Amino acid sequence: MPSGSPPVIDFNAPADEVARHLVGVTLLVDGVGGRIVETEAYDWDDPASHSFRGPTARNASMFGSPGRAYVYRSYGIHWCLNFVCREKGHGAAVLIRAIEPIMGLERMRERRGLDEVRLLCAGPGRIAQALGIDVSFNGKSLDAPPFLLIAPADGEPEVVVDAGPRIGISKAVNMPWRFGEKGSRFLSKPFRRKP
DNA sequence: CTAGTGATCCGCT
DNA sequence: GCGGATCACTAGA
Repeated sequence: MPSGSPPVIDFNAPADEVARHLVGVTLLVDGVGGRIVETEAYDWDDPASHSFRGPTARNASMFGSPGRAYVYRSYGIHWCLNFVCREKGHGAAVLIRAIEPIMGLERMRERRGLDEVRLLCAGPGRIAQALGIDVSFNGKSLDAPPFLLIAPADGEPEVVVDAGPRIGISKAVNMPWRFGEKGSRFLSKPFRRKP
């Protein structure tokens, strides 16, 4: 292996591939966070993606370099964190939907005003609140502080990933671009049994 | 467990 | 004006 640590994940890949590989990766923001257990892919030719109709002021970072954050306001109330992927010009990203809280539990509890660990990061808006994410993080590189991504440790059992339809959208509702760790109790919503 | 509802802002048509 | 990549809460099965 060359000097330095290998990249945790290659963001220069199709969004659904990145989304699948992110499950099991640890995300920390200023040392607070845990294992990503649920993601959704929004690809460049995807009618449900914010990037579908081309670049605008809001989605500009989706058209920037891969490996950066795209943060947007949802329903006028919440912030949602995405990881930009693929090459410039296309506009694709992965929405981080749920995290298994591991580091900085007390900090997350304070921010969320809630004790129950299961609900600290079970949903994109909840994650942003628990990790202190807001629009000022938009466009920041995921390779540098305050962000830290950590690949699953060698020898750790491989994560079994479920896939299913995405949540809360009205276009391309049947595309199975939601991914999650099978059986995790920290998901924003369970995956249905047998299709 | 699922289903329904109001809150609350801003980007886009 | 409209309608969200949501959440907290309530009611009911």
